[in-house]
Amino acid sequence: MATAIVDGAALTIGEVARTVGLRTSAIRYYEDAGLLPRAARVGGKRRYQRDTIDRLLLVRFSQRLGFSLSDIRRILADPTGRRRKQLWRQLVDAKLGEIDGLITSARRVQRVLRESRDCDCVTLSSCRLLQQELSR
Amino acid sequence: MATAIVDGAALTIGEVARTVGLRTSAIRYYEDAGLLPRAARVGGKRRYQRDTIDRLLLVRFSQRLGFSLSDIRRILADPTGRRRKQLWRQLVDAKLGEIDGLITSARRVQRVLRESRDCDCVTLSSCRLLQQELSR
DNA sequence: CTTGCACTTCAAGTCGACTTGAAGTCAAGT
DNA sequence: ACTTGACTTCAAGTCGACTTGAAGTGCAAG
Repeated sequence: MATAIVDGAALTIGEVARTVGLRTSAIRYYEDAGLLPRAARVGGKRRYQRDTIDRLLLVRFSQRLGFSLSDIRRILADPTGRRRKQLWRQLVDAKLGEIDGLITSARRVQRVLRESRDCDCVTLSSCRLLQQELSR
Repeated sequence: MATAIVDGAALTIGEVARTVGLRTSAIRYYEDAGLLPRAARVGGKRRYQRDTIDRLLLVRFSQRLGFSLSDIRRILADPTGRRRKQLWRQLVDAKLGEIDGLITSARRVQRVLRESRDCDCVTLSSCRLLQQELSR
């Protein structure tokens, strides 16, 4: 039973999709995009092992952390745990800096929004707040 | 000199673009998108009054605050100061809530990133942090 | 008169992460 | 045999805010 070893308990794309909460189209897209290895086919249809589910969950996890699919591909592509971790730290550090910046500018925006909310200018373009803000 | 009254000190699209720091293509796009009224033409070429500069600066200001062009169009389209301010407050409040949410989730992401940075898992998919995070 | 630049219009391209549509195939159930 | 539903492929569409390209026009200086 060579096949039993190879495709034991193999899942269809629909089952995988339901399990991880993705559309089947997204999973096919990930295959095209190189985030998943080309799936084995049985009668032309994709069959997946359980580890694909982990991989997809890892993809979603990383996405939630703000990584692009191409970042994620780089991480997944790296075979060795050592270099992979190195790469991961590098990406994480960059992302942390990015988020710091995002939060900082979001807070600035909040301040301006709160002031502008109750600004008493007659027209927006004659607003002193606006004049002030625009000169930065 | 009837024209002197109408187009006194009128600016070309290039001058306006340099003044506000936009590409001419963006200004044409804004006209198409209804953010600017159709500009007067002299010999087929657009001519602008100074107030267009204010309007464009207002557009950029609002963009910096996170508003989409269609939000901005709504604000600019509203003729009366009263309703306009009402609309502005409404949009500002919505945006403030949005940003609150953004900052909150950004901070959550930061926490996870910091933990994951020094996570000692051998493979990412066997990471306890990941397992924990995925169950949410 | 010609060069050259800034301008014109309109259509199409860009980016990322998918989704949608059309046309066809596979396998299970009735 | 037929239907149903899940699957297949490939191309094209989506969103927002523009940019780019091609082909042509207006006008001032040399």
